Amino acid sequence: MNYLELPCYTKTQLKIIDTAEHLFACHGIHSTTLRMSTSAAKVNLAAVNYHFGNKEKLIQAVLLRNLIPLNNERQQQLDRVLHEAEIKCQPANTKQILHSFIMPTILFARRNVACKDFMTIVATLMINPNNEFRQLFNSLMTPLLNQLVQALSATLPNISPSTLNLRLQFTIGAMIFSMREIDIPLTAQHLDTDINLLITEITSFASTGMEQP
Amino acid sequence: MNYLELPCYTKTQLKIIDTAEHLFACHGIHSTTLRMSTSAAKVNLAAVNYHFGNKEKLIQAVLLRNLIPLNNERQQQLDRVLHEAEIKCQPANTKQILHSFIMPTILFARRNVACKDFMTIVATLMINPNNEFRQLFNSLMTPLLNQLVQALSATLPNISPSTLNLRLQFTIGAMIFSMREIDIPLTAQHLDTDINLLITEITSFASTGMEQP
DNA sequence: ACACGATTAAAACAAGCGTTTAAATTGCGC
DNA sequence: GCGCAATTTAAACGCTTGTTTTAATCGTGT
Repeated sequence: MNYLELPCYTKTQLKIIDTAEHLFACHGIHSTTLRMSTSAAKVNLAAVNYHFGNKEKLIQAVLLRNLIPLNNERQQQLDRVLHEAEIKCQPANTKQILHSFIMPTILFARRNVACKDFMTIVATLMINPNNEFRQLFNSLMTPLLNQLVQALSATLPNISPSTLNLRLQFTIGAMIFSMREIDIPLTAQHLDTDINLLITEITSFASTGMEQP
Repeated sequence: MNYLELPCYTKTQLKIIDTAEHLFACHGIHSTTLRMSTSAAKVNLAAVNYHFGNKEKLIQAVLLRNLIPLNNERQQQLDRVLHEAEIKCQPANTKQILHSFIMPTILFARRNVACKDFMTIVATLMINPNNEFRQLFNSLMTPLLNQLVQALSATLPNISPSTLNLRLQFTIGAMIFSMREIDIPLTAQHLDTDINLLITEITSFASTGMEQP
């Protein structure tokens, strides 16, 4: 249903995307120039415009290549949780629902350097207001987020949807913030926190916060 | 002790700072050009270099003008909470400690448009890795954050400082994320959430998450 | 081996950037 | 009202940006 597909890229295109992704994460999207990307990828400057059209479409390619598989995985996990609950004829519990979103995200962020870089890019895009990729981003995220609120609402009928929505934003903020690859005071030490521990910590933190009266 | 002072700016300098602050929030720091700032402020292009030296020092001026009063207020609130606890000869409770940080932050973010803009800038700076103002930012935040972890550690001795540190990061992430002025799916509605309700929600959300075993 | 579309390469383009310069204007002490 | 420092102005500086152009090279089917 919501499972989207990816275009098939040539070797040169992949070299450019891979390199640009890393530079976007390190220096920010707007501070990364085409000359930086193409020279680091060891391709000609004009290759970006030839293969992608322009810089903006290159950025879109980076976003889509990662976000589509990640969201497919999130969707799959949520579907599984909701399906298992349906079999048992009772709503899924809060922790399971949040886990279906948090777990694939953290696993993705820790998969390899490229994925970690991508999550850094996502974090900056989610925070940055008025960025030109918000529409694309929203179109990919909205369906899943709506399902999450709906599922939480079924599990916690005493809490208003708007409150659940607010607390889901807290949850996403906590998760996003915990994945930064930067040296904010006190942050450095948890960058190599055990991945399963991190997933458990965020899920528990968010669940208890979500369920409070 | 940690209370810092601000320089005294002329009218022209204030016009530039005010305008730049707004544009930084709307379009990002690096996408805001000096020509945008000076023309919007109705001053000459060279005014920035004349009054501030260069663009980077203008950005620093924007940061310091807001961050120093905000952090002074946070410090004052934390001092008050710790002082009251000391009188009662018992550690402050989790909610009080977190409230001392969250409350001034949210109040500041809702004070007026300029403050709201500034919090948007802070959010992008906190998320963005490798930004050139991290050192300045860290030097202003580290003392306060260390005190917060220390206070939480006294209140929750059964939870390791590294775990408390991790959960404090979750808390800051949730708070930062809830202040964005953007149209993330599902976010729009809580931008005009009652301010006291928002403070209560974040504090409760973070406290229950912080105290879990 | 040839031809022809796909790709790469080098160079140039206009536009915009932060910054500097030097002249014009302002404002205030005397 | 004069003189001088502070400020504002307009213009230009050198440099980088994304993009385009034109030519060279590659790769494959015949």
